[in-house]
Amino acid sequence: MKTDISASLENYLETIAEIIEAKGHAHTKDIADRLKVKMPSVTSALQSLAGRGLINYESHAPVVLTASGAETAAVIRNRHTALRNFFQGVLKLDAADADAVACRVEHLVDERVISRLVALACAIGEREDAAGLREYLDNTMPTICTEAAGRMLPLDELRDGEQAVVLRVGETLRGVKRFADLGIVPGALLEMEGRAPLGGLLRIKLMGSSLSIRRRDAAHIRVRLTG
Amino acid sequence: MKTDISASLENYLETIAEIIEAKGHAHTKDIADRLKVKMPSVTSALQSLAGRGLINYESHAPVVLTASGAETAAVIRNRHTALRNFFQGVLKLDAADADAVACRVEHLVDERVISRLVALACAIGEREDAAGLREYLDNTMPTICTEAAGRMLPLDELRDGEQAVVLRVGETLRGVKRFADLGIVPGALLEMEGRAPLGGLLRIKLMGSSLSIRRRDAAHIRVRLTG
DNA sequence: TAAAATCATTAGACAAGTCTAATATTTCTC
DNA sequence: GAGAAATATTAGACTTGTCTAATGATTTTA
Repeated sequence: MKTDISASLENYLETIAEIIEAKGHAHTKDIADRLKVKMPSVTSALQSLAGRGLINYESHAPVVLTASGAETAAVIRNRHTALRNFFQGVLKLDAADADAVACRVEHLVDERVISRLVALACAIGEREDAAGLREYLDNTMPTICTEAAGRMLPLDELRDGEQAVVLRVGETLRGVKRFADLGIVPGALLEMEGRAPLGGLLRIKLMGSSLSIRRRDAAHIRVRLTG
Repeated sequence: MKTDISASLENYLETIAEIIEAKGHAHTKDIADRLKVKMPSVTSALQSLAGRGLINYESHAPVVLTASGAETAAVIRNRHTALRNFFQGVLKLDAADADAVACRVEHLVDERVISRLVALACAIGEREDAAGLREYLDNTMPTICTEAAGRMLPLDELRDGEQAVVLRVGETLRGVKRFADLGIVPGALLEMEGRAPLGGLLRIKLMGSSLSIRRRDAAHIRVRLTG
């Protein structure tokens, strides 16, 4: 799974995922237009991605993402979104600029930086007083995603009784805030209490109290196992 | 002066400037060791930099930065420092990581983003209440370094009576805070009142009141002319 | 359904940036 | 100052990612 992939190929993969999502299928020309390159460049990128098992590709047939490709694309798009939200929501760049900068930077920063930027955006949006914000940054940032850290997984995959630290929450500033209202912010410690038999709701313990959360929402919360 | 330079060459130039500053002269081997590349790579980079007029280079002689090269290096190092401070001071990465991330990102972000990150770091460090911080971000960020903007220049080059917006302040969080105590933060409007004949002090007007500042310090404050 | 238009791929050139191996230069040491 | 060691450069290969020009495939249209 150590798909070590260049910035350029990351960009192709991300674009392909976006086009497929928008139109159902990605053609060479669409990709070329979107990335402002010529078609032969796309063809050779596709061959390269296929060689790495990230897409299924046959001549003249539409591109399909493999499972691994879809996963990689999701990670990249998550980084992109988090960065764009930061540049737009916090640094107040306009949408186009924020997107452009995110697109350049997304291939060079790791999950740790992303988590912390999200945490920062969230904290700035939520904190009552700036002294508290500073203290929050001092205390929380160092605990988010330390070193190699345990594997990251979505909250809904946590098993009963397991404890975890919240790493990343949602994909939009709006989503982040919604979760923050429940106390689910990057850095928070929580424990899975159990799940309803028919799958709709999860019950988690957070700072002493219990709360329920929809499984579908929980899938957007990334946590790391502790202890 | 449109020295359009690749990320790789920017890195070489930056490293050369650092080595010269630290040891007085930069040898091929020092550069190679620092950048973890082999010596022939350095040689060809040097030839390339020389071709662009950024360094003076003759075989087997120590590298010397040209005026234009020194200026470019200073810009890059300023970006690097600002980013490192942000990653370390705000996101609380450890020093080595902050430096590494800064080194990757510094070639991809423009002055606007840098200004805003500095402004953010400064604001987080100084604001009394978080509501005020949000308001500050809303009001200030959009005014910093809009679009192509006028030329940026150091505060000490402002002529009497000229007005300007502060873009970037100092190079360290410490420096930023010192200036912030005087009200000199990115986004602030100021006017040059005059300078002492023998050069030591500058007098500037800021938010109604006057204050004096050492010319040497003023050189570390970047402003953009308004109106 | 045949010609035209569009789309896609192959072939081959080119630039940037790295490397290894070989050669040249400078510096150190006795 | 001559040989050894360290440093620097050249030559040439290789990779990645782009391009143009030419060819092949598919779709549209008359």
